[in-house]
Amino acid sequence: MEVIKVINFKEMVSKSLHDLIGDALEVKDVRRLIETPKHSSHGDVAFPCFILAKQLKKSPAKIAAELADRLSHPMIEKAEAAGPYLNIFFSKPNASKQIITSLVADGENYGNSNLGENKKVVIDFSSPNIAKPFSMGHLRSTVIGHALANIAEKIGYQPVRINHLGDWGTQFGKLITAYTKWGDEEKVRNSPIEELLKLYVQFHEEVKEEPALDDEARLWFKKLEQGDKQANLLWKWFREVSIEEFERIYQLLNIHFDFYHGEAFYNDKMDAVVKKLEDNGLLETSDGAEVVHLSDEQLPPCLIKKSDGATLYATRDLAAAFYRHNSYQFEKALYIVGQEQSVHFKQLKAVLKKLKADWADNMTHIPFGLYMKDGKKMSTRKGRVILLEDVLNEATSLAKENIEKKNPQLQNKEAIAKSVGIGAILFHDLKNDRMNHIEFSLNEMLTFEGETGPYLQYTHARACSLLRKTAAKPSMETGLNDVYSWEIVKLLHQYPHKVTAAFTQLSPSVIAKYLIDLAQAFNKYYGQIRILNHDAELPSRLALVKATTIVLADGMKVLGMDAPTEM
RNA sequence: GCGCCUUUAGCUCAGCAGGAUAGAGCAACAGCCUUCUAAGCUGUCGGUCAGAGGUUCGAAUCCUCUAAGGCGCGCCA
Repeated sequence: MEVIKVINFKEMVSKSLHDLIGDALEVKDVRRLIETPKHSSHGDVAFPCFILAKQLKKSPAKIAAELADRLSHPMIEKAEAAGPYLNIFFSKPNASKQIITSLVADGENYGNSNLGENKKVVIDFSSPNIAKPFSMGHLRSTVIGHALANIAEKIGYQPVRINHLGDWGTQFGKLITAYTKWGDEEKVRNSPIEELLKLYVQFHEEVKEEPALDDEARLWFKKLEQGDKQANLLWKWFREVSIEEFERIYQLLNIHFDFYHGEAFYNDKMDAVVKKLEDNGLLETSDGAEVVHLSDEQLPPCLIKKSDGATLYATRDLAAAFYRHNSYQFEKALYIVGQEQSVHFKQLKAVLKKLKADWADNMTHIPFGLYMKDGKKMSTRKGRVILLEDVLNEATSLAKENIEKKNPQLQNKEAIAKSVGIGAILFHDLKNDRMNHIEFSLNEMLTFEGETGPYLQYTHARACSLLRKTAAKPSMETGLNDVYSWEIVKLLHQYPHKVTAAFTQLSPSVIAKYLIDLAQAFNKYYGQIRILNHDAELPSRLALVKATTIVLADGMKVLGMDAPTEM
């Protein structure tokens, strides 16, 4: 793809400044010091001169004043000293013309790059547990992972999207126990996950009275691992009906995976791992279980086999790590899994390192905060779950109501209501820092005003509507010189940088916050300037509008949201 | 008890590898649709950045300690 190189303003300024100050600072140091002032009265970029004071034996204020006098560049309108700061103002017409023209030419490729050099990034995300409902809790991993995959792709990586289904483990022993005792085939057929969840919850209630149930469950899982026919039949059934339900959700969210390699997929790959551990003398018996001690790493021992010989989560994750390394030769492997599992991933990496698998350094656990209910973690066992699908449906019907109220003659109401409703839920999850806990509040998720998904979509739809309403063609011939458009131009210029920052920080919220800033700037412009006014600058204003739609739409797409052109 | 994470306006959060008067949204109040979608815009109100030390020309940002909350801590995943 052809990406036109836009002038990078901070680069440009740092080079020009470097020419003036000579060897006192390297270009990259100048670049690092340049900042974007909080107030636009302090310029578009600013350079604090404190550091130079010692070397040049002059006061920072004097240095700033001298630089202000000497700095000149066609893109710079003026440079003025404000105490120790050198404040630089760009030429709005020139800069806006440059930036917007090349942005519009790039179109949806704006912000793309080849940083990833087509290398593979394995992303393990969503990974719901079979026979359990797809709850709010799974939303985070699902949307963060999906967005990171899109971001990776945008900057030239090849993402490998893996759904590491929780389809193996002792929980199935519990479930089979519960089903054989209290289950009703008819009911499970009618509403599989609902019934299976009931059984699971019942198991955890009854086990309090009758601890022997736990032994029974372990036995069933052991039988499952050894290929017991009845156990496997049930397992297969539970798995199938679960995946059917999950796919309905993924379809709603428009998310796809390259592989549905759940834990069970690694069943035949674990022996090799256990053998490798044995051969390296890492496996020790402790209370009848096989463990790898990690006291050197200040970590608790990693359990490889239970005392009854059955495998554990860690065993399967080790096998998965080897499998992924061999199959994909990944540059990075990202695990989008809740923060409560951070010890597990530390153990996983530590064990791999003990096996001389240096590539374990390329594996990164990407933790995130939890959805909380009344300040506490939500728990499937206690049946305290909120179904994601219910939330998505509520959001969609509220969006539908809004459309009926505000824009009843709209075409495709259903489809747009779905885009808006789901967009609201997605954005609500993605806008805040990954690590923040989120107190579950339907009210907040169903807010469509302020810093929300629908606000972005609405802004985009408004901008699209402007472009539809005029025969004039967008073209940044004249450049723009007002302060409102200038704020938009500066933000648009930042988009490529924000995309890469989102990836380095492994945090889609960088883009989410950026889009809010952009939408706010655009709405201010919209409120202040009559865009469709017929005058010489009309084509330029339209080009700005066009550029805004490109970035808003692309940003939302990256986050996994739809960007309807009307709503 | 130990480890990791969090603590900024009444509420939810921003604050970019320390920099100039700490910013949004929500809520409250006051305005703006006989011309571009009011899911919008404008204005007012609101902050000893949890507390105490330290590093620095300069700290919400870095270090140490304390407090509060969350999540983990061998046969769950």
